[in-house]
Amino acid sequence: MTITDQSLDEAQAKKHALNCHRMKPALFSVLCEIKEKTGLSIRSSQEEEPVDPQLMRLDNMLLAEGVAGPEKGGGSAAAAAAAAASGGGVSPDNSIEHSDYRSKLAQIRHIYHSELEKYEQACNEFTTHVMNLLREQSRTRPVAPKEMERMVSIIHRKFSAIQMQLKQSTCEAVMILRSRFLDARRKRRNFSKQATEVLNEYFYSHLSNPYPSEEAKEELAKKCGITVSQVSNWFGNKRIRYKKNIGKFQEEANIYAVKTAVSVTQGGHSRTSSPTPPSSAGSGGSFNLSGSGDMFLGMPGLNGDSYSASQVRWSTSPQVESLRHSMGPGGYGDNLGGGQMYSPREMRANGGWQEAVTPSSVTSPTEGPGSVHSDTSN
DNA sequence: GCAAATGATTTCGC
DNA sequence: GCGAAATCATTTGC
Repeated sequence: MTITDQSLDEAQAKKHALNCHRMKPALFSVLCEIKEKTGLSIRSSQEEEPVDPQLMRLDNMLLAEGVAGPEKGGGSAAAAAAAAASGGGVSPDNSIEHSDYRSKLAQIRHIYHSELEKYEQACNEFTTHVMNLLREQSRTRPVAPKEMERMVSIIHRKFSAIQMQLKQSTCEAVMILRSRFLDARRKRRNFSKQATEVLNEYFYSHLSNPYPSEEAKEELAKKCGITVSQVSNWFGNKRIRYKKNIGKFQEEANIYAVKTAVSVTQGGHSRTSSPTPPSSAGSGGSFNLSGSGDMFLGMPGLNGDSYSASQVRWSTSPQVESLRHSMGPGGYGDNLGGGQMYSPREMRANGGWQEAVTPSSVTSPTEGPGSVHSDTSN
């Protein structure tokens, strides 16, 4: 078919005639109705999807971190989390690190919002453009309002997918920032000498039962400028490490034993008044005079005992038992070279804790010095 | 730079 | 929920 100027003119004339036909609006609306009733209506109902749960999670997280939502002073929630994670904010450089964290978070927030704004702008521009196109097309073909809505929703969905990527990468950035700044492991600081001393004093003066009560922990925490959970951690680590290598801690134990003995003989209270464990009620608030019976004696043990393995009978774990046996006859006393620095008084003096204190486990004169004979259940 | 020390976390059993 | 044990990650001392 050849298209000539004449045929084009004819076509234009016919189109114009059709557009101007009095029946045109009515026919057009009928066409639109049919179109709407067929495929479009079905599709539009199918496209109504529930809110993406992942998107909700991302939104919630960004809100919680102070990245999304209203400005919270650079993420005060996160700063609070930082303070909690760092153990009560004892460290003097905490505030510096927190401000560093806040500024980094503010950067992320800024980038996130500017990118979000760009996306929204681009989305609006594109939507307007498509709407204009559709309006233009609606002159020549039936374009139902629903079709337009559908188009808009498709565009929005595409852009929200991009937004989700942005939110995802923002969340990742926040996570990295958190792990770098707030991870307590990374933030580990050794306790002060004084704090370690206070803890050690308590530990060695309660060697037969180094399990401070909640009140004792609180008081120790206050004294050391650390949190209660840090005190718990410290005692947990100490117990384990002490049991694993008693020989290594012998010297330390002796030092604290001497300290304790000196403070006792000098008339009373230890240099650092200490929390009173429940078992030592009425002891005058001192480790040394506690009724727990953990006091070290700066002299050879009673009955000629060296420091007995019974001192470390906190548990009946296989490892500990095997350790005890591996020490062989003479036990820990060997490390003292005969000069026993301290000897546990009667472990049962504190009312007996755990099943560990069995008659055979307590050093018996009949078993010889330093006997580590104990419950050989395993 | 390396090993030891040390505080924190994780896993598991009770 | 607590404690033991193992492990991780960092600090410290050489």
